[in-house]
Amino acid sequence: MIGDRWSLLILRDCFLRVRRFEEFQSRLGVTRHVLADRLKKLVRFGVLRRSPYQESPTRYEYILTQKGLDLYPVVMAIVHWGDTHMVDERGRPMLHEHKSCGKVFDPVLVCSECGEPIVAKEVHVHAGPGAAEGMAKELAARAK
Amino acid sequence: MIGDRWSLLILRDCFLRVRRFEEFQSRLGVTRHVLADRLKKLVRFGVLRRSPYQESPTRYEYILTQKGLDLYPVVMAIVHWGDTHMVDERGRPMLHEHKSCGKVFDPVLVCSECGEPIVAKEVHVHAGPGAAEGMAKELAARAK
DNA sequence: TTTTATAGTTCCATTTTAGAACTGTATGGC
DNA sequence: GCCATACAGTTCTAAAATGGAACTATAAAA
Repeated sequence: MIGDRWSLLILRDCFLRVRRFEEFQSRLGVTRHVLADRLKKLVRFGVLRRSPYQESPTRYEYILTQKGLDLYPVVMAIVHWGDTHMVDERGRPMLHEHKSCGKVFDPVLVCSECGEPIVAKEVHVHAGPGAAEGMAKELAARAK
Repeated sequence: MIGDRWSLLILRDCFLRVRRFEEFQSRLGVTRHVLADRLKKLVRFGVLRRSPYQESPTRYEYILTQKGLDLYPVVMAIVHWGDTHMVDERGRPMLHEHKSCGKVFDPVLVCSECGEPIVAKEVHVHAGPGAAEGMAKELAARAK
């Protein structure tokens, strides 16, 4: 769903309160053709909804659904990784303020059970109830 | 860097301890051509390093660098979103156990300052020191 | 009457990806 | 010695996705 050049950038802009076709297009520089297609796809996946904001002519804007809002950790994790590893000497392009505590913050991924930050080496993966036998087979089936 | 169909899937497999060309290829079903290219790119970005594991013929495996390990929150956030919104009736394909506390957990994104879970509506964004004037301009410059 | 705003669609050239076969070094079986 | 297998790629062509630019449609404003 996000495996293409633009979907994640579109979603990032959604979280920055961008809602309209022209604004996505001019901010990102994506071609109109591809943008129209990606917005359609994101609506089809239930991540955005297309909502009319005026009549005659009816025009629509794109708004995150709850399913879309739940992608916030994904976008924030990418942004924070970029802030850590990809900024130039000028520093971060944006700062995030947590309204509820009033401070500029970094996002931290923690364990739901013990509250400690999660690092890859401290995690062990095992099969769950929906385990697939083989991933390649699975992907092939899904593509149909 | 991750704006294509395979990079994130390759990285997910890296976190599942996959290291070798053949194993990436057979697990993901990506074409060998594209896989070779993506691995090269990830090495160039400093996310993976190419490390010899035998002589004559010398063969290499791909291992996450620290910069790559730092992408764990990104991958985990996507996996967790999938677990929440995309699983079928069988349930989750995988469970994650936190070695340090011994429990099966979910990843939660919290505020570094107050420790509370972060939701999009509670975050206010403002310009940081490296703020760009216009995003489209910025992307165009970066592409050169 | 012409211009502007907005949200698209259409067309063609370029780039990327898929699919399959091929290359090169070495090991192990017979 | 000869053939099959393992591994990590490279090469080739066809199909699909993307880029770039122009065009459509509705209506308000100048």
